[in-house]
Amino acid sequence: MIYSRSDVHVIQGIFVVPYKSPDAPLPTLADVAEQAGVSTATVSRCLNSPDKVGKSTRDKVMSAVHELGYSPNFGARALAAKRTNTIGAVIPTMDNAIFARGLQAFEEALNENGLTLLVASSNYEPDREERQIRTLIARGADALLLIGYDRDPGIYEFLSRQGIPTVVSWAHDPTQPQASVGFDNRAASRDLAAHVISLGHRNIGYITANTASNDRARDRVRGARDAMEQAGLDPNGLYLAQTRYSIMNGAEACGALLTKHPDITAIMCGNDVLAVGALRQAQKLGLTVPDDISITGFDDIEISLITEPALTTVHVPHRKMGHAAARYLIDTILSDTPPAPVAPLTTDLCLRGTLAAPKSQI
Amino acid sequence: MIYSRSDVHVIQGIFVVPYKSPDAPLPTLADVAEQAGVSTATVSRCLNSPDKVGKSTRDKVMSAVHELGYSPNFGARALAAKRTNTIGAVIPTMDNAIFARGLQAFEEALNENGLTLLVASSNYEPDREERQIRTLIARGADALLLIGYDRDPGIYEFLSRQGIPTVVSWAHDPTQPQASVGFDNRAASRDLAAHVISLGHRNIGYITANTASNDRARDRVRGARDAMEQAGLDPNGLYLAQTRYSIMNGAEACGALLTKHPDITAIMCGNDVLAVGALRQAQKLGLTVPDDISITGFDDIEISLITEPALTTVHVPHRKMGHAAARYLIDTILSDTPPAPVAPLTTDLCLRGTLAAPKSQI
DNA sequence: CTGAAAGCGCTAACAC
DNA sequence: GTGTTAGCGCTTTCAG
Repeated sequence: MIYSRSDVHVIQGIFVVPYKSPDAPLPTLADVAEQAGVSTATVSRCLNSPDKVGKSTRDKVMSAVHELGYSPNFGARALAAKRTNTIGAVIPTMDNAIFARGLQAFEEALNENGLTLLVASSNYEPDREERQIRTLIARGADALLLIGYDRDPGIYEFLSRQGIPTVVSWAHDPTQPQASVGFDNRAASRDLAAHVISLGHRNIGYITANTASNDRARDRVRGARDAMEQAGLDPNGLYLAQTRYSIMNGAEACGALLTKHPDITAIMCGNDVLAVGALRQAQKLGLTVPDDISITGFDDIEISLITEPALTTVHVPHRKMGHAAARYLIDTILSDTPPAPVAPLTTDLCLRGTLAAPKSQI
Repeated sequence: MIYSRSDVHVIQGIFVVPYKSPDAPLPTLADVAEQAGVSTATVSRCLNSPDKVGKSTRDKVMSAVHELGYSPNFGARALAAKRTNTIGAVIPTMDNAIFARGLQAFEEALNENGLTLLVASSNYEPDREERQIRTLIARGADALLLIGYDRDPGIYEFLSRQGIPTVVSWAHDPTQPQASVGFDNRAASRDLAAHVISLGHRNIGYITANTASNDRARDRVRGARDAMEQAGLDPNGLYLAQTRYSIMNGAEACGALLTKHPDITAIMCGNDVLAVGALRQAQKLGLTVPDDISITGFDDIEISLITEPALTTVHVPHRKMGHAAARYLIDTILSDTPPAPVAPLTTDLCLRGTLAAPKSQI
């Protein structure tokens, strides 16, 4: 859409004043009330429960609202109503496709129900996460979405004392009291690892993000170890490399792993971003994937389909999860009885080109 | 509220209090004041301008704050102070690396200055963008970051009447009155296209996102046409395919373009996401890149380095831009004289493996 | 169905 | 330096 200069003067039949006057304060409820010739209480009712107001007064009020371009002041409303129709979410980082898709779905579901999403990021730092949680609460978030379980129990306590419904996502652990909408990272990782082992791999590397205060990363490593153990292998034989989340880090870790353990025939990665880096590095080192070395990821983000070969990974239903998490919080807010626990979402193995049986050793 | 031991679940040796009691209200300023034996005004001063308060009372107050775990109520503060220390941003989508990195930098810079970021997304829909802008203002955003210039002039008008400092980013056009921190999409695209043409390409395809209400996309197409014109070619000879932003869309558009115009030797893409899809599709069709066909992108997001061959693209200094945009808004808020306009940021051609001269026609 | 009035928690004059 | 106090704009009893 291109707007020409002449559009500026009249918009929808209303004259608009060009650039000026820093202080034409926003109209208030009282302004609307005066204009409509009713009390502020009536205007408030019109906006919040229109059915409790007579049709004729409602019409008067609504047209006053439009004429004045009134929009309720959020702070005042929050202060008086102790409710904000806002849901907060603290995610580790925005700069990662892992969270983007699920969060987008979460927001869409909230919007459909008249709720607004407030996002904050912790950069994977527990202290920062706690600050962000408190900030969101002070801002009046009616409920919270958090990623994973790992955090100071004092936070859960604080939240429960404030009566803030909270849901943990991207993870699911039935032994935890905290409500969650997620999936079993450990089991999913175990299944993938079991498949890798069944193909004949015995010397396996694992590239993981920092597992401190990150249950998802930890459970994925554990799952891989579980599979080794179940296959009668020594779970400590899993060669671990810990790094940060980025393609470059994955590449570096892959290089380090292969240098230190040249006998590795498969590298599993804690997520697809790391896996893409590892894949790239392996190919740079002149290895053929999957003939010389197999690579696996986790998450099934869009990038995993475009590598050559395509990445074997675990599909996580991110959008479904975001949607379900929103649904859960909405239900919690609307009814006073807490909704039934949500069953863990299922993940699927995506067997693609980067995984194959190891070349038989000479 | 005191919890008895039996209320508590033990998790990993740590006590956790279960969900309950919706009403243990947060401590207020008055509570802190009472606890510290001072007035609410003093507590307020301690928090907002500590230097205006005696050291001994300050200590008393601060320890009361900590004991009570006090955190100021955002709504009340906004209502009384008419300031929120919050900057709003409306971006087209969170689910796209193009905005993620710059926005992350924007947020970091804001945080360093005690400001909080409030993000909303428009899904590239003008109506939705307008609603989001109004919502952010009603929430008391002190300033706004918007992407690109294209929007109803009434919005700029509204913003200016409210005295809300606004900066446009991801684009720069000196002919527009609106302050911006960005780069010249058209010139950058022209430079890349000029290089493509100089290599000998004459039949060029261009995959773009929807150009309606998206000046960045439009300017990138224009830039390509500019280059053709300057090279003495017919600018309308640029084969255009318009689609949405995703890898898959890029792939489809590439397929369609090649089917319709088999003589194409180079496909330029409006961004790296589309380019990655196009590259993948070209390779799937059995073409060798860049020997059979060249592909270029725009943005230089992380993904562009990991394709094989690596993607030729335009590097956009996203982090620098996010940081500069934050700086601009901070300066605007702090001083009453508007800061000097920010010069457009420079972009760089990244010549990598997906671009080469066309095979000489037989 | 509608109005009057009492706050919600905080800041910012204005006194002292 | 510190206290008093009047709102900020809205919701919500409680009357009528």
